[in-house]
Amino acid sequence: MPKTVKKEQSPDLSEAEWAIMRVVWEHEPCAAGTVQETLAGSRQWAYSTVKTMMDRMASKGLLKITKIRNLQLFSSKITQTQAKKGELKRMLKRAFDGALTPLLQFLVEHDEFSKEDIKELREFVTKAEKK
Amino acid sequence: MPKTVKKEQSPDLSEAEWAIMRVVWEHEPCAAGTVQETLAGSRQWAYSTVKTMMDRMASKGLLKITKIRNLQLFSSKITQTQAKKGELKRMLKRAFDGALTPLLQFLVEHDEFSKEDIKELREFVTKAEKK
DNA sequence: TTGACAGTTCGACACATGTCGAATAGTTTC
DNA sequence: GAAACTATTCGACATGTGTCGAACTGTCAA
Repeated sequence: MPKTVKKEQSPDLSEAEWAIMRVVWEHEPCAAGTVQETLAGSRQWAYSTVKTMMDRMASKGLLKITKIRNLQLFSSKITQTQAKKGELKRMLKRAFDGALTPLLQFLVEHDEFSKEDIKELREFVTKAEKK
Repeated sequence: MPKTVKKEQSPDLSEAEWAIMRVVWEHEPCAAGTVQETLAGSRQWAYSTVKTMMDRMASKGLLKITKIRNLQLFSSKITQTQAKKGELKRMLKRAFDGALTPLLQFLVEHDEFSKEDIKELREFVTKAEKK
């Protein structure tokens, strides 16, 4: 079986990969140096650290490289939505039986919603029930 | 600083650790052999694999060991609620700016709620607004 | 052409996690 | 007490991730 055919639908990003993806989504297409500089405030990563990770991410199919003369530009191969869904699913699977409902129960039970959340939810619920 | 004083409040469990914790929560106090047997259906783990992981989890403060004669019984040192909160927080931090609200927006926007979820939410919202 | 840079490559190390087998120690039973 | 069993210990290896530095390559200005 070809090993490239994987579940690109819900990839699992590590913490560092998330940090990089966030920058790429915002600046793509962009060079490794740009990412390194952008992150300089929050992470003390050497250029080669960032570059190595980005190369690995490219071979994993998270990023794609376009070469212009001798400059490499990276862009994302997965969307933010895909990544978010992946993260959500991973968590649901681990901690909530893989389903959204138990998470909601948990949130309700543990009083995690803010006033604004409740307001928003009411609007949503009202709208949703009209159909 | 004492190294035992850590954020025991929201620990980060790996996939395998979750699998083990689930069994422990259900059977505690229990021996490594019990865990291995219970998981035999889903994971082909040798006894020593399970034992090694559980020992490591004990030194990390996820489990605690009670020795009865030469038998070790493991029990949990963190609650399911703590673990779930940890998982939730980790995901929010990575993918939703650390806050619940963006997650809710995402869920609404991507139509992830089921009929039952909506019903339940309406009940909750109604109740919550009464105060 | 020769530095001075900017960018790339690649090998390396450390640590966490997943994975076990072999050696050891303790208990039970003849 | 010795054989048969169970459980424990411990060292080991593989893989993935985080982390670079050093060497190399190409570009551009004096």
